[in-house]
Amino acid sequence: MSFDHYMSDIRTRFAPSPTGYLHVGGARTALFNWLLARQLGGKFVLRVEDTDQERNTEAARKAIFDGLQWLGMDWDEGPDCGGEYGPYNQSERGAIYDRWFAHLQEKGRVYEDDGAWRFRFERKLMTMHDLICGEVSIDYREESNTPDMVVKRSDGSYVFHFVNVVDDLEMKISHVIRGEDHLMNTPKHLQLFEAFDVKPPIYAHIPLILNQDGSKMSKRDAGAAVGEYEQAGYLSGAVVNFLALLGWSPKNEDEIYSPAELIKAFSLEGVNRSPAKFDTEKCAWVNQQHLAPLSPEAFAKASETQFEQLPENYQAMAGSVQEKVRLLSEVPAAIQFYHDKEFPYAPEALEKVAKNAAAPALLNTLAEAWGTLTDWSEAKGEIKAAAVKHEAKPGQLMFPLRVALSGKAGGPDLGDILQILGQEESIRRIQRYLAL
RNA sequence: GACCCGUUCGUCUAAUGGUUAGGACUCCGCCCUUUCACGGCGGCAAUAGGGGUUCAAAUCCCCUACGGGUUGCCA
Repeated sequence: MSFDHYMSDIRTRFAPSPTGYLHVGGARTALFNWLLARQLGGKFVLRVEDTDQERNTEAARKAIFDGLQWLGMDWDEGPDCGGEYGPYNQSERGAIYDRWFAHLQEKGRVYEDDGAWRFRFERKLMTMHDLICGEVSIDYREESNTPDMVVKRSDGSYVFHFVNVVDDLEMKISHVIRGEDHLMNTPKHLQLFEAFDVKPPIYAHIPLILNQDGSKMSKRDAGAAVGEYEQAGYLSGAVVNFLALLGWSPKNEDEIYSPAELIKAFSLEGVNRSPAKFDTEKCAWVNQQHLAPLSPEAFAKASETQFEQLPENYQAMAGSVQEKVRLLSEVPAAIQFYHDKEFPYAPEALEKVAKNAAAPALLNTLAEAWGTLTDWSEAKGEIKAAAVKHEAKPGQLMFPLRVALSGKAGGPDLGDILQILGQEESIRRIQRYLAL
C-alpha cells in the first residue's frame, strides 16, 4: 500500500445530535477532526445523530450547521451534500441498522429482556489503545460493573452505542476524535466491532472544556454557544485559533494561527490529557491579534455586522478605532461620539479632567485660537501654541480636549477626531463641554 | 459506592531523569508617545501533599487529597 493510498483513507467525522446549540466543546471536537482530515488529505464527514425524536429541533440542527460553517469547517459528506455512504441522518438509516442487528442475532450475541434486546458482552479484559490516553484497560469480567447493554429498545428503536458503531463502520471512519466523556463507552464499542468482525477505527479521546470555576461547560453556560461569538464581535478565525489552543499545543511559543496554519501544525500528539478552562480574556486578546492585521476596509466590513443601522461616514471612522478594540462589538460605542452630537460624558473621564485645574482655561484659549483659524489642517499646531501660552505641556491640554470632543478617556487618535469632526463642530464641542 | 481519566504560575501551556522550571493572557512598573492605543523592556506568580526508586525526579512507582468522567430502554 502506498503512502498516498493510506492518506486518502483518512476519514473523520463529527456526529452531533440536534438537541441544542453548537457549543464550544462540540465545536472543538469537530475542529480536531476537521484539522486531522484536512492535514492528511482525508475526508471530513458530518453525520446527524437525530434518533431522539423527542428532543430534536430544526432550530438546533440549523444552529449546528451554521456554527460549523461560520467557523469555516467544511464537510465533504453530510446530510445536505450527500456522499457515498449516506444517508447521513441517522433517522433515515433504519434498514441498515436492522441488517446489522440481524447479524448480531444470527451470532447469538443478543437476547431479549423485557421486550428490549441486550448485547452479550464477552467477559474479558478490554484494553484499548487511545492515541491520547494511551493504553486503558477495563475489566469486563466484572459483570456488575459492565452489565450487558441494551442495543434495541422495546419500542424497536436502537440505542446510541449501536447506531454509532454501525455508522462508523459503514461510513469507513478511520479516526474517531471525541470527548473524554466517551472513554468508558469505547470498550462497549470495541466489543460491537469485534462481534461484527470489523476492524475498529483509531480512537483519540480529548479532555473536556470546563467553565472558569472548574465545572463542566454545558450548553446553558455563558459563552458556551458558538453562535454568541459572532454576536460578541469575534472573528471566526480567532475563535478557531483559541479553541485549537485549548487542549492542544504546537509545542512552540507561537500563539496566533490562521486556519491554514493550524492545518499544517496540528497533531494529535500535541493534545493534552487534562481538562482546560475557558478564559474569555485570552480569547478576546486572540481576537485583537486577528483584528490588527486586517486592512481598514476589511475591518470596516467586519464591524458592519455590529450595527443595526450604519452611521453616516462610517468607513472614515472605523479605521480610527481598529487598534483600540478587542472585540468588534466595542466598535459602535467607540465611534458613537462621531455621529452623535449629544453624546454623554463618561463620569470617570470627567473626574480625571477635573484634577487638572488649568483645563478649562486651556480649552477656552484653544477654542478662541481655532475660531480665527483659516486652515483647519493646522488645528493640531494650535494645541501646542495654546499650551505654551499657559506655560503648560501640550499633554495637559490634549487629554481634556479628548474628553471635550468625545466624552471618553480613550479612543481614536486626536488627529483623526479633529479631521472627521471639522472646525465648527470641534469648537462647538469645546463650548458644550465648558458649559457643563 | 464501583470503575476510569486527570493534577506545572489565577488562567492557557512548555519542559518525556540533569533548565536559574520557559512562553502567553490578566495585573503592576518603566520606555516610546504632545492625547488614546499599538509596540518594547521588566516585575509578581507554579511542579497538590506524603512516601519511595535514582548520583539526580515536575518527569518513574505507590498512597492520600482534590477535580472530572462513566455507571440509562439519553446522545
